[in-house]
Amino acid sequence: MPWVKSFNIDKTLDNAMRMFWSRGYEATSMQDLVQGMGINRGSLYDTYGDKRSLFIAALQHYDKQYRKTRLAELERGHSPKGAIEALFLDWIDLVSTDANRRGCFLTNTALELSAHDAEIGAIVVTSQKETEQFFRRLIKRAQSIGEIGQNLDATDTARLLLATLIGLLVLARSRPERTLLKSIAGSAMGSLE
Amino acid sequence: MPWVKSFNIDKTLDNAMRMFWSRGYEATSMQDLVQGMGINRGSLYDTYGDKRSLFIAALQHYDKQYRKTRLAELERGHSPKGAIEALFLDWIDLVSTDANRRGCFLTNTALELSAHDAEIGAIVVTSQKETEQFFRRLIKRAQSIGEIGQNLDATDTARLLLATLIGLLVLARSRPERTLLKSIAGSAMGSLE
DNA sequence: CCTGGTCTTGACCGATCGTTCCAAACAGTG
DNA sequence: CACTGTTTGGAACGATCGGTCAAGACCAGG
Repeated sequence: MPWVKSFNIDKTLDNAMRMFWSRGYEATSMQDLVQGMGINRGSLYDTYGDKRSLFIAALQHYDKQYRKTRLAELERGHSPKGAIEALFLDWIDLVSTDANRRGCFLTNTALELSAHDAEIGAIVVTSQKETEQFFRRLIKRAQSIGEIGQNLDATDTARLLLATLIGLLVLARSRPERTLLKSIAGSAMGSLE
Repeated sequence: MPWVKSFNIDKTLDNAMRMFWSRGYEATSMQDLVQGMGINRGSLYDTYGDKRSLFIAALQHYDKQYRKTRLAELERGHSPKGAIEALFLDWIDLVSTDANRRGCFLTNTALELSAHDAEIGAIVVTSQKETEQFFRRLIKRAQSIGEIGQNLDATDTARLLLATLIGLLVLARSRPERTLLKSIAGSAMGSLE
């Protein structure tokens, strides 16, 4: 092997992820990607295959790097109820300061593609179910140590939190005002009492 | 005027709305629209202008026909708390039986376009604010007749309901399972106690 | 310094995009 | 039966789409 790839695969994939995240699948052209990723057309197709394959790789990169890693950190570094609150506040910090209002890549994809593309839909559904289980696990743990009341149903409440979080992320794309988002997060936390 | 339009403007606009609703802006081509609306290219451009203008007309048609009309009916025909619950249940009925998983046209548009198109964004934001006010008005009315407790903050709770409804509509596109959606609506109503 | 093979560059492919335009078909008025 | 003005169907526009490919630039081992 007389030569190795001269560009960083993870870095270019990260660039692709940011573009798909910001504009979605259809509105991002291969020409945009070639320029934005900083590599040439040939290398792009050689390394990642066609556009849809690249999108799936970018989505999985996001899922692993942003969602899974973030949830694990929160679960490790906070009390159960504190982790839930920190998740909402972290998201609010991100979306209210993001100039291009990207929101959440997985949520954006849930609306744009998951209804008409089974493989992509499966990735989205899995991430949603895992997040739901994250909430459920923390709610049960919080109940067991008395952080929140025993009377709440963990499954129902986890689903309520999931829907509320997703709604917050959608609203952030059209109304990224801190007061609105804080208000939602605050009353969501209030429903845990 | 020797001749009048031979096609029904409202009917064809309704067809266009259904296509944009189901597939979004970018993924719906003018060729699709020509076929789906049942008129020819020339008439389409003469009557509605370019693609973006047609989309805006379709979106406003939806906003008036589906959202405003529906909210007004609910407010008229139910008790305050009953109207909120009926709104959730009506949506669940619609999305869980819709074979093409269209969700809500305004919510879909909020994610696809509102962050990058100011005019369309304004339509979406207005509809969201009006829906928020719908919730707020009904919460206050419910409190005044004792249907729900006085301790809830009407503004915060209205925003929570808005976010939860939007989250439900997003989830419906990837997981249109009745039990999941009912669970969310149930715990959302539970947070009003 | 030569050679083998990978990476880069940019031209190029057919298809489809949104949009324009025109001639033929047509219904009403004089 | 012309005449008027709209609708219709389809051809055609330049631009861009996703995707391919060949020629040159380049670094390794011999």
